[in-house]
Amino acid sequence: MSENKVDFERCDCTVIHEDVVNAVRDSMPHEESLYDLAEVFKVFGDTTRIKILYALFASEMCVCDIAVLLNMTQSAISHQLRVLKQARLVKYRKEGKVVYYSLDDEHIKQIFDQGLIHITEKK
Amino acid sequence: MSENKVDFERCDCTVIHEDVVNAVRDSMPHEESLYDLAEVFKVFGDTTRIKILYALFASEMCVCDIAVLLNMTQSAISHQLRVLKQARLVKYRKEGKVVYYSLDDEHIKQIFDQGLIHITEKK
DNA sequence: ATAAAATATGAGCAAATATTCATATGAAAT
DNA sequence: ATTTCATATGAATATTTGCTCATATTTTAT
Repeated sequence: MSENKVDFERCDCTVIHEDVVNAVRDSMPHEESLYDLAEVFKVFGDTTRIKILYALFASEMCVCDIAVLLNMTQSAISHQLRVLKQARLVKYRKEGKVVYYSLDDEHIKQIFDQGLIHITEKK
Repeated sequence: MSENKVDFERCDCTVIHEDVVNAVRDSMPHEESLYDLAEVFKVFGDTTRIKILYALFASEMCVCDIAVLLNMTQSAISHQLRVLKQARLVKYRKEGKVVYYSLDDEHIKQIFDQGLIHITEKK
């Protein structure tokens, strides 16, 4: 049960349903979890990164191959791979000069599938 | 099978594995689907919107209540609700002056759950 | 009719982000 | 050793985006 007083400092409207607000407040996950969740989806929220991940569903690929495939600069791809690496969505192995990237998460496909279901249903 | 010639115009590197590139190219979903998918995740990729959606998991709420709950401006919430509305993630009903928002997609929770699994596993 | 309240919306601003460009790094080949 | 090639990275730029502020809209109450 919440004993928090409702905070009026920033909000510019009067509370209409204080009971609802308090009940919902208690049901919410912690701030940190919600932030982390948004961060994950932010990584998915870019066409280039989505394309890279879909490519890696099919096969591990080196940076150059991905650049050619997506018709983009090697640099642009490298930058995005860094984002994906930091999010631990891809991993890599080096073979001489060439760096091969591949997926590092079995849930990506499931997340994407749910997203696609949403899209196709709302058409 | 793809008969496309690899495009060198924008990419600045030589193709290393043309066979892989062509095979992956054939396996990729259409440009439009990938774009739409990124758009959906872009909507999820913001803390405020994630919070709003989590709040609506618990209960339908009016704009003012959400603003109080999240300690944000009514205007800010209204703007974000518009984004969620356009993505068909929320719906609303009017009751006099008050507009009640609620979830408009049964998959949201599943998408979030997959995202949370990813987070908790990588800790 | 007028005022008040809940919500929506457009313009402006600040912060975040994706790409480009130039260059650095590291490994193989000569 | 030097050159070449694949990749990484920092700085700069352009675009996008979330919020604020002011104001419009809509509905209820007086």
